[in-house]
Amino acid sequence: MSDTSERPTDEIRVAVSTVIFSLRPDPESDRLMLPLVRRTREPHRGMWAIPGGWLGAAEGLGDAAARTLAETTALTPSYLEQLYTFGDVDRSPTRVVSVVYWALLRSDLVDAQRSVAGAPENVEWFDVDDLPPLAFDHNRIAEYALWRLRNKVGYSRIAAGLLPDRFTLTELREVYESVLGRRLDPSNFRRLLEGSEALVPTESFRTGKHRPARLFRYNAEADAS
Amino acid sequence: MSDTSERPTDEIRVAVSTVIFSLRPDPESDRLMLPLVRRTREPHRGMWAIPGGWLGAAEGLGDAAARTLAETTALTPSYLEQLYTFGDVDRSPTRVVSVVYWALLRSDLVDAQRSVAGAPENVEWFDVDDLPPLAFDHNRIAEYALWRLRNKVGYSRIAAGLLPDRFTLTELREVYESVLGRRLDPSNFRRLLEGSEALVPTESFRTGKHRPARLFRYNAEADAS
DNA sequence: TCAAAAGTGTTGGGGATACACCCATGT
DNA sequence: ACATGGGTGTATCCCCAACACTTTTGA
Repeated sequence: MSDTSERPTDEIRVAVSTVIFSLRPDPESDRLMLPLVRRTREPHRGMWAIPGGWLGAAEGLGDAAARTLAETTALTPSYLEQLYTFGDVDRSPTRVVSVVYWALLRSDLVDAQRSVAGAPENVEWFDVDDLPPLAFDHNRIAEYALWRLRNKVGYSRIAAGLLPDRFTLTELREVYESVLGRRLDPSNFRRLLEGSEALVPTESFRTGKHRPARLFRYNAEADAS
Repeated sequence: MSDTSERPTDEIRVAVSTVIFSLRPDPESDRLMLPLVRRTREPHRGMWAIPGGWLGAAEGLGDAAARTLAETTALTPSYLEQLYTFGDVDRSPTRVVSVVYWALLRSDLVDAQRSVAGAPENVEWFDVDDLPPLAFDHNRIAEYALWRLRNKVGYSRIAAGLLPDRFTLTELREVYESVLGRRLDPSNFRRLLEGSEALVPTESFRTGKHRPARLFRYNAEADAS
């Protein structure tokens, strides 16, 4: 009976938050990280929290997610998907229903953005496996988002959303290894992804210390998850 | 920054709806059906809609879903899970964010409830493959719920939630066939489910026209989906 | 004894893993 | 030439679909 005005719900406010994943360089292999914002108000002032904001009256849910993402990182995501809606009565002092999205950012864009020094204050990147205590129920939310990412990486090809436009199979494999936290066989990995429609070979090669490696593009169209 | 009072969202209301599935008897095989309610107010007065209502200020999301389910069917579900949150700006004349759940009902309880004549007015069951035009974006929602059910039935054992407490493997297989819309091999089906922890054999047998069939119970604990 | 459903056994194909091996390049 | 990562070939295992077959009951 939605939209029948019997019991309005003025006391309930709707927030949209986004768990943003990206790969950040590391001496060893790249690490999967996410940006958090430090709260400047009560409740939980001073604690780290997942970026988010109030849903605008004339704004779609996905739009709101993209907006908070842009406010946090000044970037647009290569992947954005609704995660879950959290609405426990006691998850905040006042009643807040949080529609949570999760997103992937291309690592090259993040690096570029950081070096331009346009990075907003109060934003810091954390290793997903080493998060501080977060405000509200945000630890639980982050865990769930991570679980979903790892899950989805298993059966779809979205991990390419963490890489630049063109990449070698080894680079992509290392992304999978970072996300999944385990080693993958290079030859089997190759066959798996060459078979899938989601990857398009280009005529370019990455030249390095050794035999040049073919570059691939990600074909979002064919990725029917 | 949830819960920071900068831009309140009083114009936005939160509704909770539930797509309820159950098997209903049919001359041929049982059919997968869902209950709809006829709207008694504008907008879309007179059209069929997915059962739902406003989120109460002191009520969790899942609680609200169970409540609207009970108001519609006077029953408690054997399975209840959040589906998705719909919040397009134009999905309703006023701004409504709908948190949608989906549920399974044991067919025997539905039958019992119906015959007690406690069935609410304005509620009618429809075949999932033959739904009328629904209010708002509810056709889209119902389709998505059906897709999710069919998907989930493929890799988990929840379909048992549509059956009474004890059932034969053939009965369970027929549920899968109704939901998936295709025939399954009896012997392979048996092996598959006997192997899974989710099914517990009992010492009872269903006696009928032919060789008695062992009854099984569903073990929700072991169903780690 | 026959029909029909319950239940068991056997086989073969496809995908995933493990791993041996060749190829191309910079030094 | 050789070290190193790029890339190919192949054997094996396991899951699952297909289907032949046996068992148990009611009529």
